[in-house]
Amino acid sequence: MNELYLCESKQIDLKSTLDGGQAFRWHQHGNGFRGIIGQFSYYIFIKNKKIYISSDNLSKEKIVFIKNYLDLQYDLNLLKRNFKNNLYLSSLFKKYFGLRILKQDPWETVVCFITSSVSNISKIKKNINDLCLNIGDKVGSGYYDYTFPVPEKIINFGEENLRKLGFGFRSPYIIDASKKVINKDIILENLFNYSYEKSLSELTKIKGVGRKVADCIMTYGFQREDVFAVDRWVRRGLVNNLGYNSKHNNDKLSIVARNNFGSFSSYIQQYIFYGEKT
DNA sequence: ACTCAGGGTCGAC
DNA sequence: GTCGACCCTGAG
Repeated sequence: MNELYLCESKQIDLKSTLDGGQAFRWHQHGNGFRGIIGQFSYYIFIKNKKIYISSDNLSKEKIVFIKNYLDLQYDLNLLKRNFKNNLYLSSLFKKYFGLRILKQDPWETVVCFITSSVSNISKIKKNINDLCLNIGDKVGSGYYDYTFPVPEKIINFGEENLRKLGFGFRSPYIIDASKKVINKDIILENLFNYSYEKSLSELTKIKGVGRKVADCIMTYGFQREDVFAVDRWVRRGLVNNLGYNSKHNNDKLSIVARNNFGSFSSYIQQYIFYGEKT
């Protein structure tokens, strides 16, 4: 177990980024967060206004990987400058500066955002962590140190057990997603090369995945920056603070906002979501 | 004990 | 496009 320097603390806000509703397996511990990425557990923390990471066998390659996962190369100041004339967005960027979009595992985001439907962050976290505790592989000494289960494990676990864990009506949807991935009805890796529209039509083949959930999967699992996921919170921000038409449904708002903000869409959506929810 | 709402989507009309 | 149903859980 060794620890290495990542960046200055002002470069990233750990709480809003790791525990603000885009990822569900980071847990506060002391001055930082513990969590699993892939097969390894990490502790990311602040000390003397610097961010460090500790893990087993930290190598240069792992540091490069983590910096990419945290999206540290993204230029938040450019984002801020681009919308300096928009009072609402400016206040969000100032207030929550350091919030970044994580580059998570595609499969994990599929399951997490199916689970997110009409739920809340604390319940999503409970569901997802219960799933990992039950059928993930133990990879560390910490309570939550389990991997995210592959589709085969979830199928084997079954719908009834998902219901017992509290996934409710989302249980058959998660089974359907697992089956479609195993059967190659949908090949997730291919989405990295698809257009937005093509990715959307692929993802919505999965039961329980509509435009909103698909948008979240594309944003957090496929690193797309030109996606504007609209939920009840983002809707409030768009309608109440940016003058969007309240008669539009969320799908329409998503399309309009995406056209307006282009490749800034995902980050703007993230700041609006966090600002409206907080 | 009871109501309400939380990062929606599905199927029927 | 609209509408009720779908599961569960914590808060008031």
